[in-house]
Amino acid sequence: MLSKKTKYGIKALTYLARHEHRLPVQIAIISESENISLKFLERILLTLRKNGILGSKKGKGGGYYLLKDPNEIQMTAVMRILEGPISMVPCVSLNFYEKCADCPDENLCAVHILMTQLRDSSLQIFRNTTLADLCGK
Amino acid sequence: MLSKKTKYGIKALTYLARHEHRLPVQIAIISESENISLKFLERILLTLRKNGILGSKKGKGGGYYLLKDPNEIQMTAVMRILEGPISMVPCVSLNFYEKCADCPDENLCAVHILMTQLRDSSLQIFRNTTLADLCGK
DNA sequence: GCATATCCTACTTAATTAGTAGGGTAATAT
DNA sequence: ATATTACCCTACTAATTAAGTAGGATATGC
Repeated sequence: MLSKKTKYGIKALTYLARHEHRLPVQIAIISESENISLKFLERILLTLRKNGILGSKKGKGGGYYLLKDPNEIQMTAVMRILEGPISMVPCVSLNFYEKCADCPDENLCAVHILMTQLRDSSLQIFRNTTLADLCGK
Repeated sequence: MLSKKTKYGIKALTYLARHEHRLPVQIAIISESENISLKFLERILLTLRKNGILGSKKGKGGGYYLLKDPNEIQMTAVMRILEGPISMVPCVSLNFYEKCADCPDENLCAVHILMTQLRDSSLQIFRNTTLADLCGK
């Protein structure tokens, strides 16, 4: 299952992408229009900022804004930040590889073979999809 | 993340597929060769039996065996039984569809669009992969 | 009728998810 | 300057799921 965190994060990002002016938007505005708990969204946007997707401005007239053009934001980045590794098992992860303790030979492991294929097809989807593709532009 | 339940289930199935004689194999045998907790495996094999993948025989000389040929067992079935729906959100599930309470229009929802693509590519992988493909035959 | 091996229910423990509470800090308008 | 705005940050909590355990019931074959 996709976590609410990721779901809300993607929704917030598309909200920002649809408002092309690029002026800071307050958390409260996004929270209301997308039906997301304010405090939870606060945390989500914070992690997106810490990972270079969003910028922020404090004080009156402040809020969050996209740092890059929507068509330059790949979903691979967003998914990795919010949901974690693309791979469903560590032994096929490109960025977070870890050997299975119980598995003597990866090349003969059915799970490894299947999950490698799945990772490849998922990666292709996430790489070829940008934020711009998701907000009907 | 893939649950251990699914991981162990797939490993057990490939174990059975590699022994083509089609005689019942005891849980304890599979448990030992694949490094899986006996009692946990017991439950996993039971659900696979209840869902028409495995057959079983009690008493001496008993155990579990495949009901179909490995090349007739699609991974879609195995994944749905052990891991649940292929889709990461209910609103794109073919078999377990559920509308999002917070989402006014699915066709405009970024999460819906992205997860539909992901579901399609995952389905293609799981449908085109059979147990036979995973045990090097 | 005894040994064997699956069947089944109920419980437990740990980790993760989805938040909430409550205040701190920086920027801005006036 | 100072009040206000709005992000920043830590810590806590409740609910759910995952991963297994315990212990016995039931069916089978010799």
